[in-house]
Amino acid sequence: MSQINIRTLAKELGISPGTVSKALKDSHEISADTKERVLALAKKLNYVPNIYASSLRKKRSKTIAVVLPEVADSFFSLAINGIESVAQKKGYHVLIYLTHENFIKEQEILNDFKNGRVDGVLISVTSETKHAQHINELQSSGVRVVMFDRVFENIQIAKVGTNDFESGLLATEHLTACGCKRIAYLSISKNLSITNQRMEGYKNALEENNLSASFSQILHCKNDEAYNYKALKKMMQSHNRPDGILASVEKLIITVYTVCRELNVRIPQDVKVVGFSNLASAGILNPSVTTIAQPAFEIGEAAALLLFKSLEKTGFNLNEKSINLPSKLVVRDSAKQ
Amino acid sequence: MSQINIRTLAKELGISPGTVSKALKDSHEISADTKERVLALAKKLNYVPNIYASSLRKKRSKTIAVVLPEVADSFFSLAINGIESVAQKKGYHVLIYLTHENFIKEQEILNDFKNGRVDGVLISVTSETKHAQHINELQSSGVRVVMFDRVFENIQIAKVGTNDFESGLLATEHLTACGCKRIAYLSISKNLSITNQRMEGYKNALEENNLSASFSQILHCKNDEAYNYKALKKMMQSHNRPDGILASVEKLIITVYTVCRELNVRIPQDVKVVGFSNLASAGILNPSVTTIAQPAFEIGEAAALLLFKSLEKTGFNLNEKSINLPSKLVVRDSAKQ
DNA sequence: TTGAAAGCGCTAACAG
DNA sequence: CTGTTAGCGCTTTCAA
Repeated sequence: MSQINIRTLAKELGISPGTVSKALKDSHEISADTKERVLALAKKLNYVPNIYASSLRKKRSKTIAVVLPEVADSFFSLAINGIESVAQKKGYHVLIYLTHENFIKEQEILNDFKNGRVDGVLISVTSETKHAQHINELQSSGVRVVMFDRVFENIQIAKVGTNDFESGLLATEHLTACGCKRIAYLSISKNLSITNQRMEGYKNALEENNLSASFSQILHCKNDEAYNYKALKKMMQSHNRPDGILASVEKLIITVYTVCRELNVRIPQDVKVVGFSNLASAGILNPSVTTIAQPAFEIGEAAALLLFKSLEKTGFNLNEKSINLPSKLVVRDSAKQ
Repeated sequence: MSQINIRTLAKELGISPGTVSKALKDSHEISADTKERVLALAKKLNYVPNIYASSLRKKRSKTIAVVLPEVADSFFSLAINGIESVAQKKGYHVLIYLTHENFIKEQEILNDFKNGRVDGVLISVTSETKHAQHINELQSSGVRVVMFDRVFENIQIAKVGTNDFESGLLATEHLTACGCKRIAYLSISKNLSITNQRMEGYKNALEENNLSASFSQILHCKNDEAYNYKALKKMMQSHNRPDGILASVEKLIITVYTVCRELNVRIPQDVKVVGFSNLASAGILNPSVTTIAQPAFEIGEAAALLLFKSLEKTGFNLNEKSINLPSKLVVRDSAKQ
């Protein structure tokens, strides 16, 4: 209950607290002998530094925040994994915050970081987020920020993402190669650059293949499963039912499969499906699903590395950095030639 | 960059820092008028308190740690969700740590909490963890601890879990009711009470049904997919191949499905499968998988609520609390009558 | 109802 | 190489 602090160690050893402090950080101005004695006692008494005291003093907390829309999604789970593994190696601590796609909440969360709680932030914005003002404000208060996955384009902030345009293009080309003529794109937000990029890739592929846009459909889904379910069902019952579907985020795949099963629309015979996903179960779905698999772990890892580098190197121009890690198409039964 | 602090506010208003501090926490000894002026200015200047200073002073950080074996698993993702939602409501912050089933790491992580970094800890131990010494030590340094999911029995620590014994029993009875005679149980650790409890339920069900234990098999899996894959494959190729499988954790389901597919062992015709799982995709697997679904979100939520109650009520005897939230059997195609 | 002052534990500048 | 000291920003007695 009564914690060991630097003063305890100092008294016990008959030296000053300042010396102990320096010895503990292996300062060059302390003799090897003293260091040894300090370290030995610290270990013996299991001294654990009070990080609130040192953070207050140093104005550095060795803590970062990860701000995410949700966590029950393979992409984000894997990304957290990547982030945490780097943080653990570098001695950083990771605070986690979920916005549940709520922009107000995102603003409040970031605002709370303005007085030193964290040294840096890794963020994937909500589907409601339309601008970066809150992020810029945070940066001007001295906190480093790296966006990952759901990033903003045309803005000077460090970003780590994947090749969304090419992936959308590739996925759609795959569907056309499988013979699809009426391909639907399921979007998740009109604000998010990632789904828009994927959509642009999709549109490009349609044009390339001279597929009339009038036969294609873009379904704007929401953060509301019941709504998506209904909208999708309606689409699949329409006179001009798509024969190909590209789902821009993981959770929509489950909706697609569920709706198709209920309507007795067969995958892949009646409709072929490709989804952006990192589902571990992708291969054992009924049928197994063709996916665009993102390097989720690596994206988290790269974002964290970038952040730590900027935190540890002076004169590192974080805002100019941008990393792009390619996704890849994994062909399975739901859409194959 | 230059932060607003209590002194800034005090100067601006021509009052003392102490008064500002009290006004900000709505202390009864401050006049309504002063409070109003303080709050107004704080809002105007977007004052954010420095939590390192207040934590140092109060020896309370309003921060908890969640220590988990992994996160790429639906159970833990959902549990985090539950924890985070309660924390956000109560104004607590959540640090996350992954042990990757490594006991040494678990010890190191807990050790770091001994000097005030967190007020409380929610932990689900590694599959290697055999005793609670590190947890007890943490408690004696004044940190509150609640175990969830992977808990210890026979030890005075707050626990939140599910009815593992009954679930194992129920799942196995379901398999026997489906006609299985040679049922295999896939365990994940010999140390974890949860898989052992599930196994006891399994054994009980075998006895009840006079199924000779000699025909049943218990396969001890490891934290090593390649190993599990091989071991399972061997089992499924043996002369006495099981006609029923109970997988004690989520990720093993994927291994089972993969192996069966490769060996052309048909589910459910040749072998029926039940798995403990919260996979969102359970219903659209090939075939859809019968599961024991745990109330993962609720378990996280309950664990967090318990922790916060103990942190906020004095004289709350945390260590005597124990909450049990029932899981339920969801029958799907991989094992049904 | 407000102010003054001490101090949480640590670090860093400076002195010795 | 070691010690002394001031102070990070906040809370909390105690005095006014």
